[in-house]
Amino acid sequence: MPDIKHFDPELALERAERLFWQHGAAEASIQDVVAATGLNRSSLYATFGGKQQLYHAALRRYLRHRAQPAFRQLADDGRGLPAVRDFFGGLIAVRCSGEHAGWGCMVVNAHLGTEHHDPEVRALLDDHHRQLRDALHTALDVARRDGQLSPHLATGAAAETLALLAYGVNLRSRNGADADSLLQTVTDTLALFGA
Amino acid sequence: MPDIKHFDPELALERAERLFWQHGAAEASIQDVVAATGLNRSSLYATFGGKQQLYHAALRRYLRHRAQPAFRQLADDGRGLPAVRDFFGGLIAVRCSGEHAGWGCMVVNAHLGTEHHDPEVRALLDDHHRQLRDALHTALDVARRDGQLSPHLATGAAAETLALLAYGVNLRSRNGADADSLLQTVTDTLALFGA
DNA sequence: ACTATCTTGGAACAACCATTTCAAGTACCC
DNA sequence: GGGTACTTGAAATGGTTGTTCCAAGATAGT
Repeated sequence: MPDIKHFDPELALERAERLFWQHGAAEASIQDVVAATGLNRSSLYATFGGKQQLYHAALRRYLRHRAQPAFRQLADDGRGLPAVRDFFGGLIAVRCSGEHAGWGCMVVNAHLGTEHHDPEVRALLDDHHRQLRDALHTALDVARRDGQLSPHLATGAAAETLALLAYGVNLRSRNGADADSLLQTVTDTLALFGA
Repeated sequence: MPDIKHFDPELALERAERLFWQHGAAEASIQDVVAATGLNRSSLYATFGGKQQLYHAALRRYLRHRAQPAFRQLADDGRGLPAVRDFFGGLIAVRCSGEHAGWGCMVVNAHLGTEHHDPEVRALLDDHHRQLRDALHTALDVARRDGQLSPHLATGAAAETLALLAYGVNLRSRNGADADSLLQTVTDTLALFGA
């Protein structure tokens, strides 16, 4: 009996995700979301419930569609150190060139601003950190098994270091840091791990 | 002939600095500045010119009073690796405990949000990055001279790595990261540099 | 004491914010 | 085809934003 939606909620969510990714939750107004998605205020509120909940949904979508696939590929790659290097290579490429250049990482961006005060967002950030660190840890354990690592290197500690390094890369890329320089720093760091 | 100011501009600037440091430029309103400084809107605008210019002044004050003294101490410390370790120890202590716990670094915070779009702010962030990296480089060169470093380690590359690591520390500390864990990560990283 | 020149308090401003409301429109089931 | 349950458009709400304006107050030189 009811009318059906005149738009695709998933497509609208993707548009909102990109908007919040690029501009942050605080700077992107509902008016901007309306303009970006093309749908009406009423439809927005009826479908997503409000700005905060829409941001939550967008952040979850980013984690599911952007971050986690990269983590999974890193963890499933069987090559060890080259897998880690390629992970950072892909990260830096996305951050410094192409459609999303200068946008940074939506999760890293969420560490500041209004979104940061929300307990649910903080939990998502902690989740993200754990997943990133664990994927790096897995890849480093593969490298250890294949004898690619210095004997004295602790893979857990090295994974934590690389995770923090990734935050630094994401942060500086937003200020226009040079891609070659960032990748060189990562390469130099990984060279320290080698046998 | 004129009247004189009924307040101390430098004290007011310090209050504004702390407000912007903790909450960011976008989230702290002029009303908040008025409340924090105790002085009137008119006096604020007459003295500092507007919100953007006030934020500029506050950020410059942060660099001059907070960041640069730490950089100078690091560069002037003659102990090499222990100096680097103590630099990070002090950083983590400020970020995770005491009056400014959870505030992060004002410069790192400025990498996100409205302030980031301002060319003058971006230039300050690049300046800050260069100063941090150079101070680390200087300390590492001291370590190299004293034979504390592995022969194959390039001090320039290692300084860049540590700078990015510091950004990661500042970022994660805002989300409540554990001080001991952060310091352990730094210590483990520095251990890789050792001879 | 008078005046010129600044500071100060507080109201007023227009623009924007997220959200709500409601009438009008629309598609499905019976 | 009628009725019902939903969607949609657009206006309106109450609050906050940064900034401006102006009268009232205060100080230093004459």
